[in-house]
Amino acid sequence: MMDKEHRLFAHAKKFSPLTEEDWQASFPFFETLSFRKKEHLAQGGSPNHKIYFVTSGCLQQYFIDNRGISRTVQFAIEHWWIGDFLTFQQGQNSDFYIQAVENTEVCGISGENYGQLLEKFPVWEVYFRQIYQIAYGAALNRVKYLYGFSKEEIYFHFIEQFPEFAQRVPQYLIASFLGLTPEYVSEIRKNRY
Amino acid sequence: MMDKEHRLFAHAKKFSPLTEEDWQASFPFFETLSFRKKEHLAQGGSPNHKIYFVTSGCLQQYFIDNRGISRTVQFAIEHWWIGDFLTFQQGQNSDFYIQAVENTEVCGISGENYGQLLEKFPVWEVYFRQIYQIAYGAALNRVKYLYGFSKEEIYFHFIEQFPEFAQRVPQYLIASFLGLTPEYVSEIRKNRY
DNA sequence: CGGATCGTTGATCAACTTCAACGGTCGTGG
DNA sequence: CCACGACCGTTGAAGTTGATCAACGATCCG
Repeated sequence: MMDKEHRLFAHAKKFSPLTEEDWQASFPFFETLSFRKKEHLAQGGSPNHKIYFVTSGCLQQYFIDNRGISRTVQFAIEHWWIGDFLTFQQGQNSDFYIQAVENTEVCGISGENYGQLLEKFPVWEVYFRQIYQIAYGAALNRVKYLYGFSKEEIYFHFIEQFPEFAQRVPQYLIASFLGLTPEYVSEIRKNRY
Repeated sequence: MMDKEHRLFAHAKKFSPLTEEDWQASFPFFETLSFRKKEHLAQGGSPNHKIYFVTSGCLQQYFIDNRGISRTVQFAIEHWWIGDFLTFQQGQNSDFYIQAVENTEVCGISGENYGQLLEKFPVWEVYFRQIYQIAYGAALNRVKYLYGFSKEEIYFHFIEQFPEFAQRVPQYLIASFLGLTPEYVSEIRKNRY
């Protein structure tokens, strides 16, 4: 089915004792999807009943605030999961949009398949437990930076910690992710260099 | 061992098929601890090698920002887990302090015991996977409010969504959690009522 | 009673936003 | 291959939110 080992399989093996047979049997629960830059994987205001693992490319998750401004809450590049983890299984509406920042290939799974997969192959529980544990820990760390630093410090800290993003993601999206205006980013960059 | 069903057992049963026998065998991996108001469970700058489930009372997790101000990143009341989930298993240093807001009783587990517990009783994987999945989803939702709303809106939204906290937690800690100053909270409350 | 703790008030001030306009670049269609 | 327009970053002026600082009051608890 695959010449090269699938990226999700490689990732899952790093966190759990997933065997080749498990993987083969698990694979049909996922679907491979491709999106062109700017295309949407999910719309705010409707159920987002899938979560996605990025195999190549880059996605952003955003919402529209009460003044109509779009606000990025999360990026995902290779090996990252993205989605509305609170609602995708129950089918409630989600406020989040998911959009391709670059041409992107993902491995998606529906809430239903996700439930069945975990039931039939508990080894996936081990994997997802760790993914979420790390993601949650990282989210609290993010709050740490949001609160403890000035916007200027937040920006440069981000650029230094994730230089890769500065290359791949347009400046205005980074601004949106960090909660500042593109104009202000311009200004502090000018001061710095 | 217990007259009444343990709160952690009750909670775990809601999320996983944990049996009475599993629970009895799992119990020794945890330890029950009591803390008086203002007492610390963990110190920033050193390894926080435990995570805690609150059985009664209230805890806060905070760090000291680069100007010396303490910033609350998370509260935990009954049925909530708290800790530094990124580092507690590896024993790295953590920046976070954990302190009792009220007299509090917790069920703690060390990184080591946690690893063994999950290995011996995989049913706990199911439980923690869901706890973290929810916590991570909620963390992204929190970012949504931080970015999309003014500080005044953030404050009143929080008070309305968690009126219980407004009762139990002093105002300056809520301010710290929401990223605003106690003085500003005073001001917007004055305007409102 | 006395001190620590927490909330309040008002004046000043800085960080950051908003708005409007311009310029450069890239991709697409003619 | 050029030209046009969309898209993105930049600039600067004016405006606002919310922080800072210092002082005072109230309340709780030993």
